[in-house]
Amino acid sequence: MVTMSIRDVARLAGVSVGTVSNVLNRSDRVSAETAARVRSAIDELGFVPNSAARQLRVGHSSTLGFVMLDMGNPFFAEVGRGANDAAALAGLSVLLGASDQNSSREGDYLDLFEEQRVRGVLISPIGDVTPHLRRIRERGIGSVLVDRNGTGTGFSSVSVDDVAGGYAAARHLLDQGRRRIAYLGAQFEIQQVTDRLKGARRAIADVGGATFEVISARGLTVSDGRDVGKSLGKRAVRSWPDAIFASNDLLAIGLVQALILTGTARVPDDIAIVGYDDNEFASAAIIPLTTVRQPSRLLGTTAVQILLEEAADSKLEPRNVQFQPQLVVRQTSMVESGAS
Amino acid sequence: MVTMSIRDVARLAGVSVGTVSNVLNRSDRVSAETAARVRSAIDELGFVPNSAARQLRVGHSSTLGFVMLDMGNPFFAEVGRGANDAAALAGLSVLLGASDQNSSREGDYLDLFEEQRVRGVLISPIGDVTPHLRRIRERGIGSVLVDRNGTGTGFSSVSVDDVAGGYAAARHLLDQGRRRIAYLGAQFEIQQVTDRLKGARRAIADVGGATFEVISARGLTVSDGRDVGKSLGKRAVRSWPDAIFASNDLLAIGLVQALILTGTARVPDDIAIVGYDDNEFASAAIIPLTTVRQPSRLLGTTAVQILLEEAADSKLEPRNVQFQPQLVVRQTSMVESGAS
DNA sequence: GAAGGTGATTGAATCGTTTCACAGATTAGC
DNA sequence: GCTAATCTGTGAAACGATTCAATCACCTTC
Repeated sequence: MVTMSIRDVARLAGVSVGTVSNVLNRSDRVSAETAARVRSAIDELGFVPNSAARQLRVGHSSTLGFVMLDMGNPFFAEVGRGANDAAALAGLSVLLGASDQNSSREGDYLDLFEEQRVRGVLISPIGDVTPHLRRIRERGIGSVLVDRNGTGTGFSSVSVDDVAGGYAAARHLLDQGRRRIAYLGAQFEIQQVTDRLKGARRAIADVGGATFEVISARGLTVSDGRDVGKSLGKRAVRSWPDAIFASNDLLAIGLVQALILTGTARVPDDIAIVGYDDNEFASAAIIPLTTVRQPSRLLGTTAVQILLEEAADSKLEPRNVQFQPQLVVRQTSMVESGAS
Repeated sequence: MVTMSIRDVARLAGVSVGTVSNVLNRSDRVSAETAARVRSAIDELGFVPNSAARQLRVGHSSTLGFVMLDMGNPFFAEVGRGANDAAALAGLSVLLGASDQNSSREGDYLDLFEEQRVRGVLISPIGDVTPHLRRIRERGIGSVLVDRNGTGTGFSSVSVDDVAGGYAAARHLLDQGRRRIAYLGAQFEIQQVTDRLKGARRAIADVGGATFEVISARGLTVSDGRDVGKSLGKRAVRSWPDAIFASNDLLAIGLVQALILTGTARVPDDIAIVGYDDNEFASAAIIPLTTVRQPSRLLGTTAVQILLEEAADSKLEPRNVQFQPQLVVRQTSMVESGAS
């Protein structure tokens, strides 16, 4: 590995290393002609600064870490994009890690980020705020919870009001006249999953006269939803729910697909379905999916902004920004009135 | 920022810094009792090694960089997962950057990775192998092209035979009796897009007697596909193709959706559709999508393996691994015989 | 009991930057 | 023409790990 150092540049340009460094970082303190000479030496040697050395000296890196729950989920991909954009604006880059809902991987990534002395970490935590996370914060590394309300935890957070989203989804089903509601979830240790459930329960209680059940899927993917759809077919028809609120779009899409393709039930006639996220595929599903939209990109940019503000002034109180989700009604929940 | 160094640990444990380092890295060279003492000091102080310092000393980091074309695309998400898995096995982590089909961002990430002295870079390049990439490689940083055949470029690569995939897709449409074939693509500077086109052209030539046209979309997303579907509705019906091969699933899904929902055309009766990728949503689309499946995860793991092998033995010839894609026939291309 | 061997530990040099106190040279002010 | 102020540029001291030759302590062996 051929490696040029600032020293080589200095020698070639006939200046001291300090000057080269100044050209790189505080170009106002150096005369125009020396700067030019140094720059041409840099080009000639193909010098690229070693960020490890800089980092060692200044004490922290110029990256942010983001531990995301699931990188295959378009919702998080979009959050990541937002974070990236905001970070780039501040000259930072984002180191991405996918915990894939596995808490030991979550911990591994936090360790990694800590070793790298990242400028701050964004995390969509799997469950509770772990001791791991607390330690990172005590160390002085700013952290913002993403897609998770951190009120009371002492952490700043950027989230969407999942209880309200769950309420809106269930309420909509009830308003459509459905009375045997089911909530389809998985991995109930994930806060969002239980918050949406909580909202749904609240709506049921408010309206009254409806039954409610919780169905567990194995995971939160399309294929898990498909499995649930298939197994539903094996239950006695009269025990079926007449509406299912799924904790994300992927599950809902899989569910709808299984119901339709196996001819188990008509959607929405027999069973109405509502998803959550409004990802790119919700509107393109077998039957366009009624769902709850979240401002995903905004979540990412806001999280980074908060992180940077806190890094600039460490005495700031934690902020918990909560966005409101928006119900998007499409065809999986609307029986067309007027049609036969 | 409270920062403990190896020095603090050494003092507390009553040993030298060298010994602490040995405990961390070559634990066989240190007696069991000292090791224990050192470890408890580490715990007590909450010491976490500074990877910048290590990196500076050893000369390279323990991360790989991956510049991916589009992180919202589930295909790449899956490739990334594979890469992550393989890297984790070797004790490395992956720094992800999304070029989002923007070549200046691609360059920025390469710069960043170079400054970070990553152990190697994976890249799904937008277009040609850029000078940028060549420079990185001259510097001795291994690089593997992902989802791009690098034969003749001097770079190792891991790809899927897109020409064969394009051929299979078009051939399938022809075998179904379609004779007015269209290829729907966008961003033709992307190699995959043109390779699939090339394969399709070849199939048309082989079979003969069919017309062929190329339709351009704005981009490669679901909504771009939707736009094409809408504008197709404005063309004279007799000028329509009777089959469209889209350069990825997202486009195909959007296209199908627009055709169906606006009632423009029946799929597959009027127009048959084939996509590419077989992503999680293809089988869950409005009408399950005929598509070409790629071994995405395998692509990621193989790329990392090659990278590591090359890093271990720098005199290795570049290897260009090419996987074969697989046509997956679903309903967007099959008129059910026997039905009315 | 001297020589040699083995295993554990030490401490200084090193990696490539940034930073800062300082030195020369030039300009300005009076 | 002298002092002060302003610009440029210098060079050495960090930053926190790893590494390696050197040292030390303790056994064997003859």
